[in-house]
Amino acid sequence: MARPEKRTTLREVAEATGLSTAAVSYALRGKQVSKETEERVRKAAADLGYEADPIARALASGRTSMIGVLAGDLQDLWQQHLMAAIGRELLAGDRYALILDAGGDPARELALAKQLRDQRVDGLLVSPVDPSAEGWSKIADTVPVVSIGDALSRARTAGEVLFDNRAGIDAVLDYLRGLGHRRVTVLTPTGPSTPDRPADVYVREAADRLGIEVEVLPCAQELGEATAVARRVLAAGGGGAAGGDRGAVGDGGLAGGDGSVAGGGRPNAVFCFSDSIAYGVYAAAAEASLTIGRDISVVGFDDHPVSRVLTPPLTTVDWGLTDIAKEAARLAVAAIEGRRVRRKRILCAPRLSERGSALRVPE
Amino acid sequence: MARPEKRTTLREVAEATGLSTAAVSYALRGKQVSKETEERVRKAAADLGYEADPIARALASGRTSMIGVLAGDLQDLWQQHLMAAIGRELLAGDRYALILDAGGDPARELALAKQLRDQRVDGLLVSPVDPSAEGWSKIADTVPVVSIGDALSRARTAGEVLFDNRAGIDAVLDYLRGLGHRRVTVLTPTGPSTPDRPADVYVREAADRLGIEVEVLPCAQELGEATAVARRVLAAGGGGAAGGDRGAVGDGGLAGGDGSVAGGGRPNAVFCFSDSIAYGVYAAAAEASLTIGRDISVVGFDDHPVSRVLTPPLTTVDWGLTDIAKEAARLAVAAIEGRRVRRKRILCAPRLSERGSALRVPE
DNA sequence: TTGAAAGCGTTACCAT
DNA sequence: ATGGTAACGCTTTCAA
Repeated sequence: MARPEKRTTLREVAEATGLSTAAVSYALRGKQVSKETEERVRKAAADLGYEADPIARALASGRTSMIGVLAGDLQDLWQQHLMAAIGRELLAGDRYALILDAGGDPARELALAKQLRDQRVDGLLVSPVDPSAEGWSKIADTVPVVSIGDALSRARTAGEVLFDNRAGIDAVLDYLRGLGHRRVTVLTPTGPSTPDRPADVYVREAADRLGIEVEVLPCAQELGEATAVARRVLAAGGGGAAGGDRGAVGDGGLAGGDGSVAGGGRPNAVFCFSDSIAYGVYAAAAEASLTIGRDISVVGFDDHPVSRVLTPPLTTVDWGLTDIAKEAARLAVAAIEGRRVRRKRILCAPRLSERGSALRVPE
Repeated sequence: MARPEKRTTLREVAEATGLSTAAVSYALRGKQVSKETEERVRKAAADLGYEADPIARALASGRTSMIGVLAGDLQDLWQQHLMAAIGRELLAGDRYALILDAGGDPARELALAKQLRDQRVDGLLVSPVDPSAEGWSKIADTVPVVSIGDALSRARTAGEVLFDNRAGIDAVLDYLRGLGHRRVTVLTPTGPSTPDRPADVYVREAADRLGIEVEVLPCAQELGEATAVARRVLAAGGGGAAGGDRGAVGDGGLAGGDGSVAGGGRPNAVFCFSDSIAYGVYAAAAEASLTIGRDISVVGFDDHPVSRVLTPPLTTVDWGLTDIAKEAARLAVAAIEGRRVRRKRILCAPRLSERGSALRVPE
């Protein structure tokens, strides 16, 4: 193993054909050479098994054919799915996705973005944890950036595939209100270091407007952690929610009732800002012998495929993942190639998939 | 945007310090320089905002600090999860994961592996679709390869994190047999181009030995497609399975009964070679109003986190994903750094997580 | 259309 | 310990 067996180089092809390296370089890229020599060169290259060295090419040209893809938090199953889709999309266009995970940490996110730029990625696709961070500006000035989800408010991006979070949140709160809910617990992936995510801010506004009382609690995406948070929320019972003091762990007790919410009051409604978090609620509910869609209402966000396999299927907000991946890739590639595009800002409309995890509050 | 604003180079730092580029290069890497100048250089570099250009470094040193990670099929949620975990693991060691998806196609898999090698990845982590392919040999001779899952039978790999599929399959078949099942439908992600995957071969052997009749059917990982296949399997009803003729689409009908298997005979048992596929069975069962764990038995493979959130939770085989990611990364890094390791072959033992999706056959 | 040569920014070898 | 200087393999002016 590890016998690097010298690759054939451009020079060797040049010698074999009696041309200069420049001519060969052009020929192989089909530029300013006669059809005739192009053929000849191509054949020689094939015979010698020549393939351009991407690194040398990158150093000389400044381009790598790699696109950095920075996920805010890959613990989120939906983001995993999105990254996979983006990777496929880019690969179809002969580009590589260099996928990195910020793990929900805004500082790390910016650091990784810089590292990607240093790796000379041709472009950067980012699903930001902290879209309003100052640092994006400098990065977006150095490399074409396409943001997915929220807009990078401080940066001049090359494109945006935005989710209409306001409309999505409105739709969900409206829906819950229509079912009779007046108190809703919101579980958001936002960490303590990023208190002002657009969705978090907006959900309070919307709730106020609709006369709904919300309690917004932070929650990790990873199933175990999400379950732990959900456990506390459910244990708090009734229409309210767990204490806002995130340090406190609650009493660890579960809702005592079997088939009815502890306290016997109005059913709890939990609005999760990602389906992954909602799965934690399903897990915690099962532990507490609460039936989702009867004893408690749950609504997700983003619509991961498995959400429809749960019992009951999870009511959630769908943005159309496939199109998102396609559009994001398209925008990035267009920017890289210096092409002008009609719309650099795509706004995805929410589709509320009503599936049975939320119940009507009995009179 | 795209004003590359010249990065500071090594030469500039050299000029600023009055040293040679060589000295600076060494100093920054803490090699053969006096503590004193190292300090001085570091300071100057910091002041100038110098950071080494990874591309230039790669060209000169032959190393990129990137590790190629080739997934057999990223439609599989478990593989998505694994790739995310590996990415985190590598990043923790200051290496990048260049994640690519073969989409279940063996030819594509080899092509991508070659491309990754050409990209000068320092090492290659692969979860192979076709572990017995000839092509691995040449690749493994050029770059350190660590395979995950099945061993690359024709290649000299730098390490292996293998799943004891035989033991896993034995465990499941034993278990199903203990529940009284004598006919089992096996859904495998294997495509027509890779007919002889180790697991597919072995499951027949094991079934013969145990006196179980198996029917092995190919099935895509993507939920929609998996559901379609499962639909046909369930429609076939009884203890048997869908016709072996993969071209035929069946009649598209669903099991007619409500709460009992069509034909009224012994419950069907479906053994899925990935949890993703099992989710398709859940979906199809719901459509047909069949209750999993009562009307039909389902067992998965690989244990994705959401499997325990389903109703009923999916009985499946766990290999310990976190450790797999850790070990694979460790082996790859060790090989790259030329370190010797005690065990280059890790064998993961299966743990059958019995969770209620399989039922005892009534007498 | 083709060739010569100057980079691209490091690393690593060989002197000193 | 430090400096000089070839590589590394390609792209890209600039001339011919």
